[in-house]
Amino acid sequence: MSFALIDGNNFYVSCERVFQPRLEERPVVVLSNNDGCVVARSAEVKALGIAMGTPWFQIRDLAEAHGIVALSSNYALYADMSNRMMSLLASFSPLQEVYSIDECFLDLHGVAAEDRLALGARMRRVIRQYLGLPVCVGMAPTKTLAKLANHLAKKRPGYQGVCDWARIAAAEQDALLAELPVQEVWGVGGQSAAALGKMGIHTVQDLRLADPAWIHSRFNVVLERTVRELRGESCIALETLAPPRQEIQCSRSFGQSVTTERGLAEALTLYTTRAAQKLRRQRQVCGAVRVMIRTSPFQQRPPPYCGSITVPLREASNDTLVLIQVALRGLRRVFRPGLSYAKAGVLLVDLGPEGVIQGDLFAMADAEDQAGRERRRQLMETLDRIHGRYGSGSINPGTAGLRADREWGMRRGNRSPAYTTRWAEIPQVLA
DNA sequence: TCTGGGGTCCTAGGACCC
DNA sequence: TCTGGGGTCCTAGGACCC
Repeated sequence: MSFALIDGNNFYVSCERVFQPRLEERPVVVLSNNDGCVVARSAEVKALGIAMGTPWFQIRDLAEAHGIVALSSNYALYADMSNRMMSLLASFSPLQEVYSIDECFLDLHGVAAEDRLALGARMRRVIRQYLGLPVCVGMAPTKTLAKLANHLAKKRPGYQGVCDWARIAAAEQDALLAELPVQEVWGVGGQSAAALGKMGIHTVQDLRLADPAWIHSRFNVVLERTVRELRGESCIALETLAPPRQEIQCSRSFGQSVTTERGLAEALTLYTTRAAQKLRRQRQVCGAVRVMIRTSPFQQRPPPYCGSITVPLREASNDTLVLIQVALRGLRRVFRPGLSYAKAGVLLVDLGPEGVIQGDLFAMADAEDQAGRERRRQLMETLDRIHGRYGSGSINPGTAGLRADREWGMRRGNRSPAYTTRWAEIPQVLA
């Protein structure tokens, strides 16, 4: 068993640099929606000690002092670059798991041990040459160790971007793991790290030496698997085809707070529209809609409010208009007047495949009913085609309100063009 | 003034049943 | 004084990931 993990370096920043070479060697951050938090940092920014997830307003002065370039996130660009990177990497192995927008696992069995480093170096060369993106490669007998090897490949220049765990002598492996805080391991977050620390487990090596059964009893089966994986026992298989989604979410923080039920209804209408589109694209239906609205959790008074409710459907559906109705019914139940809302969201749950719809026991399944259903299906198809052609949001249900009236739209002060996915924004070569 | 979004999995606890 | 036991299903919440 052998896995490779290929992971983009500072992925979003690197994507931006491909099209703006002047950003090379300069400190760059990419911000989340509403220009809220730092979600990607160039090496120069990491060196300044700015942590992932830092709110932008907290470091604005520091950023100015160091000439940090801050970009709004441009997901259309990152997703397109990601797709290109994944198809290039797919050519290196018959089995690939796309794990996130900037990383994938490859199955390496069949590749001779002595050929692996060269293979990793070739992957790096190809991605750099075709896309201009820097990546690092970690290889190991388990996915957890491959993640660790990737971490080493990134942090230690000696590896030149490719680290094959299996080629490291046992004593050196021990020494490396003893230097890494336990939180560096895939699957160990802050909470578990704190709890482990109290039990004297501080480094990855400490965790590796712990008894898996004991870890299971004090924590859970997930952490037990992590321990086994650290010991070289592969417990987490490669998932080459993505399992069907179990829920679909669409939520956003508002550019400025919303106080009216009407404003929330507009936002939820749009979010439901998007979620329903995703649902149909995956040929699924949902059995219930969960609606969530909340005030800012950072505000002291009035105390934060988070209202959410799950509204079941009488009959599973992926019809945008049906789902909007249900979502707005939920909103009516959780809305409290007099509050400043900071965020709203829709979660489609209880998903199942389209076509095996559990009929409504009390509905008359007569011919007229069938015909009505068919007309609605065609309406949704038309809606999807219009969105495909003119962009999502080009046509909306009335409750979405008019764009000009929206008080809650996103702030995105500094977004770069969609260089690779919109004709009008493709870069032009100046002679 | 200003703090992301979209997922998964696991566990605990309550309701309910026999 | 003393109030069963074991199973399933559902939901909410926590932890984690990128």
